[in-house]
Amino acid sequence: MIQTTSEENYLKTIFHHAGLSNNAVTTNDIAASLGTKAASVTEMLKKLSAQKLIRYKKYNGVTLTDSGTKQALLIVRKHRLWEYFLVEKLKFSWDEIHEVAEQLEHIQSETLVERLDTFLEHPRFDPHGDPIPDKKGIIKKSDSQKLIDVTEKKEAIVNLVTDQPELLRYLSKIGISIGSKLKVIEKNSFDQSMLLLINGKSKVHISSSIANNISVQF
Amino acid sequence: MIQTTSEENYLKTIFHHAGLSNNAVTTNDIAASLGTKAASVTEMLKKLSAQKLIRYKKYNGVTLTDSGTKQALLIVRKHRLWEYFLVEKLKFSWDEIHEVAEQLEHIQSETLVERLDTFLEHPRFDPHGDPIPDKKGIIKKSDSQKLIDVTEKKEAIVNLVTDQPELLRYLSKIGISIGSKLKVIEKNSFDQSMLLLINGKSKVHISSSIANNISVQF
DNA sequence: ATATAAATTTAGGCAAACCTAAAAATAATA
DNA sequence: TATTATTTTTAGGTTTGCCTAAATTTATAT
Repeated sequence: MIQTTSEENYLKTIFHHAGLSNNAVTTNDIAASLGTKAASVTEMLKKLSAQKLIRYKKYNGVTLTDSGTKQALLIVRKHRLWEYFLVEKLKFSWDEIHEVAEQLEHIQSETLVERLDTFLEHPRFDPHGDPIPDKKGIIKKSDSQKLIDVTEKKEAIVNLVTDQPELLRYLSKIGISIGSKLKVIEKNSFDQSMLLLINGKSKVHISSSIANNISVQF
Repeated sequence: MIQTTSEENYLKTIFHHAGLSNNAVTTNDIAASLGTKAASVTEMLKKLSAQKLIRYKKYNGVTLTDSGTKQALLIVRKHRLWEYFLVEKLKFSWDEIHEVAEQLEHIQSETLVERLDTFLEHPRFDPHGDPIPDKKGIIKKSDSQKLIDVTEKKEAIVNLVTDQPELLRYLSKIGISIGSKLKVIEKNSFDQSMLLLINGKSKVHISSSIANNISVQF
């Protein structure tokens, strides 16, 4: 079941809007994301529907079918593996990779993806911290990671904090608790300390020993 | 000066047919190589001509302009770098790489090519033994390589042999001399010994110490 | 509940890159 | 040099994916 680049982009966009709970996605949202017009979207939705990749009823938005979800996840897999490659091997910076990965994700070759995955030693998260689906399109349950291992720019939710009263007191003072949303703004490669944005509001600098005692999930 | 994938494929095909001496290439030859029809080729030739990538006069075949040649060489560069990557890093075999490299060569990103080149440590020859143009589109004069460094399946011409009478005697006995055409049939990764086809006729097995004392060019 | 606004779909077009069939130019041969 | 054969070009067509403008459906607000 081979798609054109355009079909793949539509599937991916629908997937990103629908989220894992596969909510219905509107024509306009898709058009806005892809920078196309609603009329073009309607046209493509008919094609995808004919291929049973989406469920489409006029004026009603779309949801992905199982088959469509799987296709989308495989594209996401490719995208994220290539991003990992670009950063880890080619030393691209975080903000240069998207455009290139957008192109690489459309290369058609199962063998290529699997060998790339092997070469990269089966990374589980891309450079943004997003999970990489496996070859069956399965995303491992977002189990937690230590904050210290979280990649720059990634948003995460505090999951668990090592039960040390002193630490807990300190964290609550700076506004971090279970459920707090953290965004890693900067990682200092010298001492592994981090600059965080907490709940989209306050910035805080924490040392590696603290980061090492906080677990987060995505 | 960005091309479509199709334009790039036409340029590359013209380049391959024209060779380094830039002979005129016919409409029919291009059509045959690309698996398209002559009428489609004519159409595309007009486009490329308008961009001054080729010199085109009706019924007269085409030649590449300097600008066209440079574009073509940059595509060839990308193709060969990716082939090298596929074989050396992803462990593709020699015969699986072409189709994938055909896709990868069209990824648009100068940065990507240059970082890939750096990552691969500036390889000078692709897995078929063909030279990789540099970022300016220049192919280094095909200077010689040690036979021992020649990649499997590649044909080469004997250039120079270390001046050791004993070696020379042995080589002449097995039919190798300056100007002999050698094809590397097999390289034994254990002891670096090689199985060679000499002048398209006889097969000979040589040890690494001998291969180390023979220079070849392509 | 009805009028207005917003979202979606339909209808008709355009450009790229392909096609077939016919016409024109060039090449080959009696 | 005619005449045939081959190559190349031109003149319409097709498909994909996009567009605008108009029509239709759904949502919102008085």
